[in-house]
Amino acid sequence: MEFVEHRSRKDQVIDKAAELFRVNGYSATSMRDLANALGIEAASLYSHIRSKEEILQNLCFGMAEKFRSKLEEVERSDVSSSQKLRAGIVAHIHIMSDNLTESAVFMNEHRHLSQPFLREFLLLRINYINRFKRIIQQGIDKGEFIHVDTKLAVMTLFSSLNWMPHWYDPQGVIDPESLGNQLADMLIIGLKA
Amino acid sequence: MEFVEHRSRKDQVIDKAAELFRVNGYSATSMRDLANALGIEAASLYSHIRSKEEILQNLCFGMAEKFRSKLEEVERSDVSSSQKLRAGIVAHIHIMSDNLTESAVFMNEHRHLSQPFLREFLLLRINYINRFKRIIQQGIDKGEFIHVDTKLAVMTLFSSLNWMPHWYDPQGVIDPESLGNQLADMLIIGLKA
DNA sequence: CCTACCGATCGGTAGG
DNA sequence: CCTACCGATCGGTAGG
Repeated sequence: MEFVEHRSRKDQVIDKAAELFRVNGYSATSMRDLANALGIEAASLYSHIRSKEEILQNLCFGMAEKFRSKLEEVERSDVSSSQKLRAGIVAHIHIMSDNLTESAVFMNEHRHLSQPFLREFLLLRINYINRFKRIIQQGIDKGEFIHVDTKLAVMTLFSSLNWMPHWYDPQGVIDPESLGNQLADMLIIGLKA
Repeated sequence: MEFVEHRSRKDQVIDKAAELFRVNGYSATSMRDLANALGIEAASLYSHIRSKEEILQNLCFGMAEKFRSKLEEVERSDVSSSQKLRAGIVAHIHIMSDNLTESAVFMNEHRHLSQPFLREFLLLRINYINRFKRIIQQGIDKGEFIHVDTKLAVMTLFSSLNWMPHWYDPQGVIDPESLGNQLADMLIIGLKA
């Protein structure tokens, strides 16, 4: 929203923390590790953030909001269930590939949130999953999809999406759009010739 | 292999550690937490295990070996690619549901292994993934499967399998056999009516 | 399996 | 953003 790209020092701290959390995990990353990676003293971090966990909260809820708002857009579109499922998958992968490090933290480290943040986070996540589940259920009701177990279907989809930060290379040949479409194809039409 | 079910104290320590590692993560679980859960003093743990990491090594490599040996059996069978893929999936889910806690640790905590163990573990994992990849590739070569991206296909499968410890309830209505077959169906024939 | 203890490191604060 | 420092906790050892 600004003409000058201005990343606040707080954002820089959070970004660097995300990198370390991703590689070593939240608990195994110390504030001294983080300070060191930024070239400052550990105590200086606290002029930018209130606590170690505040960083994790920023990362987890920031990503949750990105995923949620995009999926809401998709839901509002008036298309077939296949198209809606496809659009939801593509949207998710787009956000993920734009924020690979944060996505990995979002997926793997949220359990280190304390209460009531953990509870809130899990509610957001179950809500997100249920939105996809509803899309699949609608497809079944309309006869567009076969009568699969929606829980298994949505968990298969969700785990595929969650695992992507582990192997997807945004510098590689395949763009988020194609990857999303290929995943959608595989889920919708299967492997069978 | 014994008539009397005899769980060594070491195994009890490892099992209890697996529970704590699963819930709180390896780094966030202290040896005092573990000792407390067993009703002994932290120092007493070291009569059974050499170090905290030795516990993790036992868990990770123990599970890796279970998965590997079962998949090798499946590979030796002379059946179609669909059937082989299906059998591999069912075998994986069987092992997982028999060792849910250990599977979760195997999946989420292996990164806390130090070198050279981490490297060795990752080699075992890539080998396991490649075995599934080969089954899919053979199916494509024989015209049994359509020409999908094998990397995407195998990653989708692998992430589904890995994520199961998060939601699969072995006390629930669906047994490992059925779950495996349903997942195989979904991947092979898709959702499309 | 215990008591007693080690040096290292943790997240964070006070005060500038 | 720094120096100086806090109490708590870490994985692990010595010696029984």
